[in-house]
Amino acid sequence: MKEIHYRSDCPIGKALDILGDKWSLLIVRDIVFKGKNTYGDFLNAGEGITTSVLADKLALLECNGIISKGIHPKSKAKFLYTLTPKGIDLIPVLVEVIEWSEKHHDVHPFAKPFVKQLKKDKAGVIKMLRQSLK
Amino acid sequence: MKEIHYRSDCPIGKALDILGDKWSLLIVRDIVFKGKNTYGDFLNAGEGITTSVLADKLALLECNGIISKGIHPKSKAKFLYTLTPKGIDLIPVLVEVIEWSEKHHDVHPFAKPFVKQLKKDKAGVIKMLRQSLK
DNA sequence: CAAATTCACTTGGATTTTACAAGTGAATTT
DNA sequence: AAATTCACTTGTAAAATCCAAGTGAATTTG
Repeated sequence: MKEIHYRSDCPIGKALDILGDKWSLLIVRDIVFKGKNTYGDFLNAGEGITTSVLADKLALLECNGIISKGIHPKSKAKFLYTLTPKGIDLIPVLVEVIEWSEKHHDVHPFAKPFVKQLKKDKAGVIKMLRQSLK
Repeated sequence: MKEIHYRSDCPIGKALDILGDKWSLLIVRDIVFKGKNTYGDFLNAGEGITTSVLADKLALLECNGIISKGIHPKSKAKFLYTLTPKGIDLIPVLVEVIEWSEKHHDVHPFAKPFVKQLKKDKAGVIKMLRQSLK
């Protein structure tokens, strides 16, 4: 198991100790927004995470209580990665990141209607996303 | 100048291309919550960023339009780092990170009343923080 | 039902990022 | 005028990430 050494008591600092890298939040995104949940899913999710980094990040996310690794209903060769309640609670963070990024960068067109819906009913969107993970 | 190569059109991916590391958001936090705004301020902000990494991150944040480097009103030896509108717009992200982290970790006591206030009037808190940066 | 393929990883090594320690020159203070 | 502060730079060691190639168990294929 990996040891986690928190740099400080700061809530933002602790969050970054866990999630402060280029990949961890993308794995969470893949689960929330793309319905991915196996190793192979994440590996082929688009941005090209390498297999060694993926294995490392999955272990870290599990170790920090963001995801949990369970049996796959259809195959013994696979594992099913799902968000824990702590991981599900990251949805509002992701949502704010999306709003920020869409406002300040050129992003994929799919994001536009999503952001529009967010502006209309953010709480509703978050509730729906939560539901979709049950 | 540093080249930014975005991995994808994904808003979350683009945000992580800029902010996906252990330090960048802490610098933003120092400006928003601790009123820091010089190189020396950031260097002694508590978590112990090294001087080479700090120089690198400041350049990157400036290059990505999050902060701007201006003259210091009291000394020619110093520079004043302030948030751009794009950087100020990160406040809601920081706020969600704080709420998440406070819920799921042991954090510094100062965070508790802040989170309480957030639950009561999040929009008001964000507006106040924005004001404080004018 | 044996062989090929899929699947979730590991392993080894190159490259990039971060950490640590010491310097540098301009501006300020003593 | 000398010492100190300030915002960095430079050099190197350690760590994280990238890249390519395996490995063994589970599944699919012929």
